Amino acid sequence: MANHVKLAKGNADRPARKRATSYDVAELAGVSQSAVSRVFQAGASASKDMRDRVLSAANKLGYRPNAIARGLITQRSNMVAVVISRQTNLYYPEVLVQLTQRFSEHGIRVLLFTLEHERDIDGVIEQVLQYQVDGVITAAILNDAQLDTVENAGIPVIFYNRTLPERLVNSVRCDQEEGERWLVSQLAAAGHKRFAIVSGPDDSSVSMERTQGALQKLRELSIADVLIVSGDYGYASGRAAFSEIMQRMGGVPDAVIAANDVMAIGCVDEARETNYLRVPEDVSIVGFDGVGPARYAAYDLSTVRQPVGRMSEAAVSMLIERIESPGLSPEKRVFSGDRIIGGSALLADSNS
Amino acid sequence: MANHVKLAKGNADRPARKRATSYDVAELAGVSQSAVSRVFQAGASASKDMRDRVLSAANKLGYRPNAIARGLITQRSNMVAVVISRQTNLYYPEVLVQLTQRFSEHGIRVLLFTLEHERDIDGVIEQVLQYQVDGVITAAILNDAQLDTVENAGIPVIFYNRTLPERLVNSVRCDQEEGERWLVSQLAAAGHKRFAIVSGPDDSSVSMERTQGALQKLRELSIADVLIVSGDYGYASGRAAFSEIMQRMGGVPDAVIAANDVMAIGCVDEARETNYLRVPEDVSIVGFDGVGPARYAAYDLSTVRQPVGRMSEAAVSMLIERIESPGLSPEKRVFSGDRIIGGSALLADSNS
DNA sequence: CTCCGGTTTGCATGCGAATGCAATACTGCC
DNA sequence: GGCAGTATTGCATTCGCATGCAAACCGGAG
Repeated sequence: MANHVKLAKGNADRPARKRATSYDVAELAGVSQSAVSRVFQAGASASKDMRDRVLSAANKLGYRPNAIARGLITQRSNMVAVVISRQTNLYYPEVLVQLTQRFSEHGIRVLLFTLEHERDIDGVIEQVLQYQVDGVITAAILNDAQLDTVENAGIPVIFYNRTLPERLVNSVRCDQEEGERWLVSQLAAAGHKRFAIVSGPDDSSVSMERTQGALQKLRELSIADVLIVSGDYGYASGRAAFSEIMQRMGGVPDAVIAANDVMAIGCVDEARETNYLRVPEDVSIVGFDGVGPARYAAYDLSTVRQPVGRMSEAAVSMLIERIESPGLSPEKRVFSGDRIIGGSALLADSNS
Repeated sequence: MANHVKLAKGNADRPARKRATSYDVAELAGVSQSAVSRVFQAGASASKDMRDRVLSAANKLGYRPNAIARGLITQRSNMVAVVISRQTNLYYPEVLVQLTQRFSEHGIRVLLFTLEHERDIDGVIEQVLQYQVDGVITAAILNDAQLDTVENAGIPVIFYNRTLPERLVNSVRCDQEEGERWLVSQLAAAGHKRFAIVSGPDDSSVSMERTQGALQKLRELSIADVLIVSGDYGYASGRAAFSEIMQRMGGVPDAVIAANDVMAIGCVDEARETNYLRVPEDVSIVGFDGVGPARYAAYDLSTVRQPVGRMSEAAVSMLIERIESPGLSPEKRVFSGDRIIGGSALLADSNS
């Protein structure tokens, strides 16, 4: 009871008590400010005696080094910016978690910037630069001018699942094209002839790569007549896309290649619920990503899974290397996706 | 071609060219440093002439105010910490996106901290304090000492979907209990008698509240004999849980109440695939959250959706208010979930 | 032409910590 | 005990920007 009253008062009239600084600690411990600073650094020289006195004083005052002030003098904020679109985080929440955790193991914090759409980057660049981050990981494309701006500020950039083919940049990505080519070849080898593709949003370079990869392989196999309808990566758009396919093809396609798993799931549902089709007997459907729901028994998608763990690890280590050695030459790392054979499509290897 | 060579050289031997400061701009523009500072502030006084000269000089040098230095002098970093567990982000990626976007509209950046498990908070608190954030939103529980530490530093804290009943804290949450009580009453009114509950991980307070809410209502309805099995919020654990229920009950339950949608989906799949049961004719299954997959046609869960949009908006505005008026008294905001009647369960209102 | 009120501008200082340099303390060795 | 050599410590300065204060400036009224 007494305790409760105390808390109430404490909260009400304690107006953000001033935080202790290294000078306060120095004074209480009877040493200089530099001494305090040294105690809170890794390889600094300090006698056992001083260390003890300083730490005890710091403890008494609740002192913590001010990372902002430290960043100002050392020219290292120990923060990196992660730029990600809402889309990307919705479909791969894992990416953000992994990046943050891995950076945190290296004493680096993540300043997060989310974009409603990938093209909303403009203002974000300014923000990123103002905050003096040590590096940037972006899952959104920058144009030449934007990239110049960041590079001129001496900040290393890693592109995540994006790349600028015309330019020397660092990037980590999953080989979308290779994955699609595999899916197509498997579908074709299983005897499918009439194909439809459900693409993603126009401003998604990932969707472009996937669609192009699939189309190209289809062309190589002399399957020219392919219907492409577009979606927005969402479930509803997958259902709408399948329905549009049925209508525009005037019948059931042999195989539908969706630009991501969620739309593939939408296609499966629309095929079954609205059109009373069996999957995969009447129509084969494949996706991309290997997200959680792709493995749900009701769908069991054939898909290609992005190796998110290895990709995020690569991105983090590449960025840290470049923060520590600014001169390092650019590198592009491309990971193959994991090929997943599920029950949503008849593939050549289905019985293997 | 020439362009390409230029870029290559530029990248290789330009070692993080020193960033322009307000002094550099001042010199080039022939004004004082304070003048530059004022031009880059909102309500500062500066003549049109000076403003033009400064901006043009700044532009020429690629100058941007250093947010770190600014934070040091103004005692406001314009950064807030968001602390979230991997679990939470996996199941509600939307939360993080919404928080970040809303803060960004107010000129506030998000410093992200992710926890592998909710209990890993300890070290994170230190980090948060070192970075001089202006406020904290946490989707992980703090104990008394940890909360004291943060509050003593004068940093306002908002709990997201967590709360400390014994203490005056700010919180925003969804009424888990109310939601569960509704689900239970609906299930009971539909005539279900044999209930099983699939709980979430032990360290999830949200799961606790949901389980307790359901149990309590069941008890009120004099349904005492309820089997509780535990899961980890994941799909596989939902399947395992259903299988365990079948075994331990020695038959089919009338209704299964899962602590979240993903486990509910796991239960549905296990019921259908392994036990050849019909949902909802043979067994009713309900979840909680209202995540995307809950609406997939194959599942069509009856569930309670968290109003993430309103919750995150509330959290952001509460935090900003408290940053700007440190004395404000604590507030707890509780939102009711949206009741979703799907086809995964026979509910009293199913035909309404 | 002078004086007054208001606006612009510059000067000087401070935010909190890191660090080169010099001063001091300590160590082992002869 | 004295000395070279090393480990500690303090002093003073610096990072980049914001801001109180006073000086300079502007325009209009008298």
